[in-house]
Amino acid sequence: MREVSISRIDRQDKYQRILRAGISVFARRGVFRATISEIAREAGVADGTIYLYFKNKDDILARFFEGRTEEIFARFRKAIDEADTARDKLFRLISSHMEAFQEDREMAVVFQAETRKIHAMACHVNDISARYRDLIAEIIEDGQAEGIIRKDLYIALVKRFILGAVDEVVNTWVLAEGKYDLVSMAEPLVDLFLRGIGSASEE
Amino acid sequence: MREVSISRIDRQDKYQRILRAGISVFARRGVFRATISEIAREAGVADGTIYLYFKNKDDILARFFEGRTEEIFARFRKAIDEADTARDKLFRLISSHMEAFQEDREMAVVFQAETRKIHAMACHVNDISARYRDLIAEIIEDGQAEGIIRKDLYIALVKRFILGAVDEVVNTWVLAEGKYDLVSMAEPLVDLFLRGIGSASEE
Amino acid sequence: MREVSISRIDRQDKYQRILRAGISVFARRGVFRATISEIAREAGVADGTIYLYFKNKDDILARFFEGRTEEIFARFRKAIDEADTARDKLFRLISSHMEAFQEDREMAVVFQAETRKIHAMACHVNDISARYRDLIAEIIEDGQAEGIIRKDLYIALVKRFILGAVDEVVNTWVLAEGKYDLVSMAEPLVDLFLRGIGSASEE
Amino acid sequence: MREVSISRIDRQDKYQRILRAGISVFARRGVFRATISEIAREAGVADGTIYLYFKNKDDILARFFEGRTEEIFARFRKAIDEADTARDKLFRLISSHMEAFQEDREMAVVFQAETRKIHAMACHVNDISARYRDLIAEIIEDGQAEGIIRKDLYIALVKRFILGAVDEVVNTWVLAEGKYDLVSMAEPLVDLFLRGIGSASEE
DNA sequence: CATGAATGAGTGTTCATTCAT
DNA sequence: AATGAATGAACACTCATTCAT
Repeated sequence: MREVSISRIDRQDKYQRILRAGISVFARRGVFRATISEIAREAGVADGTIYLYFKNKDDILARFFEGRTEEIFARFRKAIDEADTARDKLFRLISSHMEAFQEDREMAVVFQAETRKIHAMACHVNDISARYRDLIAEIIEDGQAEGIIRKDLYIALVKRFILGAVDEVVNTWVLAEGKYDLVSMAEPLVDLFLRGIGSASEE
Repeated sequence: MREVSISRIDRQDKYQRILRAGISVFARRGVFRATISEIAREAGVADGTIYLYFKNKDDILARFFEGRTEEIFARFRKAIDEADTARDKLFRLISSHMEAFQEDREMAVVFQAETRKIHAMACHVNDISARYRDLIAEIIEDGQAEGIIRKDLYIALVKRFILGAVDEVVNTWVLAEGKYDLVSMAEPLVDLFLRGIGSASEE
Repeated sequence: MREVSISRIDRQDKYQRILRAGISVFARRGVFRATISEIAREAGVADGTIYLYFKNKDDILARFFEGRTEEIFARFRKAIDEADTARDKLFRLISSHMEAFQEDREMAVVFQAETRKIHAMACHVNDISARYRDLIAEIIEDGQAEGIIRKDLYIALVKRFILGAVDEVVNTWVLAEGKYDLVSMAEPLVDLFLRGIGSASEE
Repeated sequence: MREVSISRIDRQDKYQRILRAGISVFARRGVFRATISEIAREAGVADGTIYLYFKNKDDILARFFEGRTEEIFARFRKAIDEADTARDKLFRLISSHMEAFQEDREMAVVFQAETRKIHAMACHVNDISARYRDLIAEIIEDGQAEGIIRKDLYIALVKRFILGAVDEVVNTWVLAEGKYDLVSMAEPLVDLFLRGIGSASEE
């Protein structure tokens, strides 16, 4: 019993170490330029050991996002459900997003950089974006029911509008090497989403 | 004299053919998976010839965007200058952007997909983004002077907000393999930028 | 005493299981492509366990044939000794041989076809053999027309009979490292093909 | 013209050198144990060069036999066509075969090795074969004592003659995946051994 | 200028073998 | 004795880059 437990912890530990080392190297070098040897070195295991835990190099990336996705979307869900108004929901979604990326900068770097390509990833990333857009759509609908969001919206476009803006703000933060507080961007961004940049008189 | 002239035309032609072939292959395979041989084949030149015109693989990409950047920003400039109001300037900037990408889908694919990583590219893309954001800032200022744009804006954020949204809409179009008209997204997007998604009553 | 006995049975059992699993995997994959892991899995033991019973992968093969050889040659001996005439002895030897191989097809596959597998070659070698047999068949027919070859022949068998004999003579020469003149074997071999080994009086 | 010619000769030369080096290394180490590096070294080219001429390692083998097969079968054809009687045809076919193999021993080694089992099993198979041949020899002697077997036999050859034929028949059965009864081949085979394929009148 | 054959460093992946438990 | 996780050497194959012609 004891041994099994230790063994499992060992396995888990090694799995996690490889995962972490992988993301770290991916962040530093890019997925393509990263080598198994470097990941192994950073994880403190032999090259071959990686293949006991992962199918191949891409699998490290895929599994990482697989794991994180659930965790992060659970946070998003919770954040949204704790809010009363659609405005607050939107704010909390975006805040959570920024928090999560700020907490794990290596993940953020890899996500922002690799997300638009990599065939192995493609499906996962698309899933992630799609799920994110679903949350936005849900909030929009709530807001429309509440009457705080316009009803004459092309939802498909609005989803991209919001996702794109948030994504770009995160990306800028990543490229700036995280030297300022990302989460503080959430509030002014939500304001822009709701009120736009036009002055009230504009109509 | 005559021969020099022809020779220059030849050079130019070969240079352009390699550039075009490069982007075509980059769009198809991704920058990393693209090989010099495939680009050479598609350009109708020998592998070694590429090194007479370009430093290396990444250089093809860099030079391509270097060239297109000037051309495209000239279009942007012209589009903006032809407009009277800030709103129209913004609309024309975004329309031109979408038109340019719609006209050259291969460029769009490469730009959207490869832009965020590639350390070699990074600087160029950053330049492009920075110049784009400068245009936005300029329009914002004009709009504020005109009184149609709010004065209580965090400009740095607004620039990302607009660039990010446009970029995401373009990206969606690229991933959808260009099956719909991208430019028609410009008008509703500008409306979102100016009025936001909030209902008038929200204040 | 009791435990030792059980332990011995256990050992024997495990040893046999590995042996059997080895041959099974060798038959399926070929000796080179077979992996220790697959043999271990099929034997229901751990990879490392195999090394408690065998020196290495090749040793499994060697020990298997070591064991079977004694057993099969005992059968051959018995078969021969039970026969009265040389003709019957020969018949019984060959019958026993065929029976033994027919009974244990995996062994037969490993023994006969081990290397025939190599994918690149497989088809070519088979083609070559087939073409060679065609030539033989053609000659047989000519000979039958000429009246110098018996008409009561099972041609498919005769083709193998001749090809096999020639092939074995060549093979022996190869293994002997070519230390004698191979071509001088042709004439006596043809004589054997035509007249057989039986004395004229035999009928 | 001159240059093209030289270039072609160069190409041909390098192709042939790699082919030859390949067969040489295959003969020495066996196809599986042969490495591209060793072949390249022996051919005096870089590893990568091999891939300019061949698809992969196996392709070297395949192309070699592709080339030789036509050449050798042309010889066979010629040998047969030059003969008047079926006996002579058979003799010349077999002689040509042996000549061809004797002329190119490396080819013979590779062909026999890939076709039969020289490498992995070598020593054991040799032992087994030797013991089998001993049994045959014993039977031959008995038969000679009985007077049913000719006394003018080159025993060493007869042993190969019988073993080879039986082996080939078994082998055919194995490759046919055992879909017919092997043992029923024993009787007609013994008949061939004793009487040969010649008609009685032939003497 | 142009070529394209040649190079060889570099990488992902496999697997026989070991050894701490 | 048995395990099976860990190891790391080995190898086929790719491809950017060079350079003799």
